[in-house]
Amino acid sequence: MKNHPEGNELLAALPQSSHARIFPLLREVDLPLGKEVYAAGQVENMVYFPIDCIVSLLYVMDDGHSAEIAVVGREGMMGIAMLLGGNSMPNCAIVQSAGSAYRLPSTDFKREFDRDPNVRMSVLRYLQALFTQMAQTAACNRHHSIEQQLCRWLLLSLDRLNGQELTMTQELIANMLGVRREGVTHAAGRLQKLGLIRYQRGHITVLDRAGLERRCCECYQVVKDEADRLAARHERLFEFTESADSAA
Amino acid sequence: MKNHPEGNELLAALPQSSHARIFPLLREVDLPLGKEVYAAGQVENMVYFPIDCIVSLLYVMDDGHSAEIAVVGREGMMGIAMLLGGNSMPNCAIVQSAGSAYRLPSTDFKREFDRDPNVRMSVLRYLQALFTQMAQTAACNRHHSIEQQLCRWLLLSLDRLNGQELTMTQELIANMLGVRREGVTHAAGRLQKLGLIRYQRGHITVLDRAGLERRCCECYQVVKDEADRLAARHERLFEFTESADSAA
DNA sequence: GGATCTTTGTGCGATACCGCACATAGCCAA
DNA sequence: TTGGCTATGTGCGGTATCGCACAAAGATCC
Repeated sequence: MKNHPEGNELLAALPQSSHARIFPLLREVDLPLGKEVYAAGQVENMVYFPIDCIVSLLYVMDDGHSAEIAVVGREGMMGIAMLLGGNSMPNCAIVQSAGSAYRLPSTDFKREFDRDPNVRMSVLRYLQALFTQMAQTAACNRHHSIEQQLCRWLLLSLDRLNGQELTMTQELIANMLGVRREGVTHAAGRLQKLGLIRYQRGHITVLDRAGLERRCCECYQVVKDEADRLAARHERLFEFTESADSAA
Repeated sequence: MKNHPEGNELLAALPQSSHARIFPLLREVDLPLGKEVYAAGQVENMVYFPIDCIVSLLYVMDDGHSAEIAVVGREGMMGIAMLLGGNSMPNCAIVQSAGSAYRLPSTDFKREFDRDPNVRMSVLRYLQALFTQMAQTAACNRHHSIEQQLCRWLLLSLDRLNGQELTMTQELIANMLGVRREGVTHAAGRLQKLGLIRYQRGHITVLDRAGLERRCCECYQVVKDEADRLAARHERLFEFTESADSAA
């Protein structure tokens, strides 16, 4: 059912009719590593649909400590708050793996979101997956070791990439997980000794994905299963509504 | 702008026209302390609008450890997942303070949600507040001491109640915060010594609210401010759309 | 090739929290 | 009153993580 095999999965899964109105408005932009797509509290006016980049939603506290709230890749979108009636983002969004994304003015997308039930259904379904991810992240933050969290994080990132390698310093990972850099060094060292990953100055290669999954906490599977479940249901639904687009 | 001074704020803030279709469907139910309104993973078919109870959304892990994801009171609703295209809740929901709630079949409310832009706007706005709360909870879990989290938790609960007293054992609070009961005992003892609260076998009386706020982390204010901001904007919007209800 | 910067590795004391065991105290019911 | 239950208080050793300081190893640039 993918109308657009390339590109963002959320957009690609839309039926033709919805597609036709939204696609002309899209512009492809490059998102370099480390770019702050949204700053916390700033008024923003664009929504983004990642194509091959990964972006982390990060909460930064007064004392400078941070915590990752969720990860967004080609399966989703950024700027949800603008659809929900805010005009600013509560968290900041940082590019974690460089790549490109479609973007369009949030008011344009909000209009389609309001008028087109198919667009709405897609976005709401993604919202549900996002909720699941956030809840799991919160619980994982609370209860699991740095090593387990690192495994989860690597796996979630890997799912959103094509290859087996990510470009990412331990310092950045530490920021995402909200732990010390040394803690990441330690955990990564152990995974490396076990032959699960190879780490070399900002480049991580996953050697044994199944091993990572075994060493990981349950959190990864929960998030992945929910995302898969919603995506599958998504495609099934559109098989029947393809011609029944009832946009105002 | 409150059409229903009593009851749930999310419903009360709806314009008359939306109200008229939804209110006849509501039934008031009692929610006793400790009741599990939703079980994780179960298929559910009701949504709830708390009137004077407080319900915690809780994530319980395989090993039995738990973490609170969010708190819902008369400002919001439960069962969001059913509007977002799931038919089950990913987390469980536990009544933390007994009281009553309106409820109606989720399919009925989903129908109104889909057809009535005013209902939709209200719910989405609440979703935004919920996102903020979840993000803050995740970060707070990661970085703040038990004592700070306890302060936050007490304040959030207090905001959703009328009096200054909550009925709640330390054991339950520990479950919500995802920490040991002894940790809560310790923190509560200190707050008591400082004269901020009084604790007596399952009854907490807040003696010095301002003191709690001072001792708390920033997390409380952030959540509260966002909720207030959205609520205020909410009421303003309906001043203009009261007569422009464009439900299909 | 050498200086410099960034990234990663390591060690050490401090601390917050955990897990457990057990003591105390308020509440209730026989 | 007595006994039993539940809720709270306390102590102790273990552990994960923190914060800091500094060393080592790649990378980069002149």
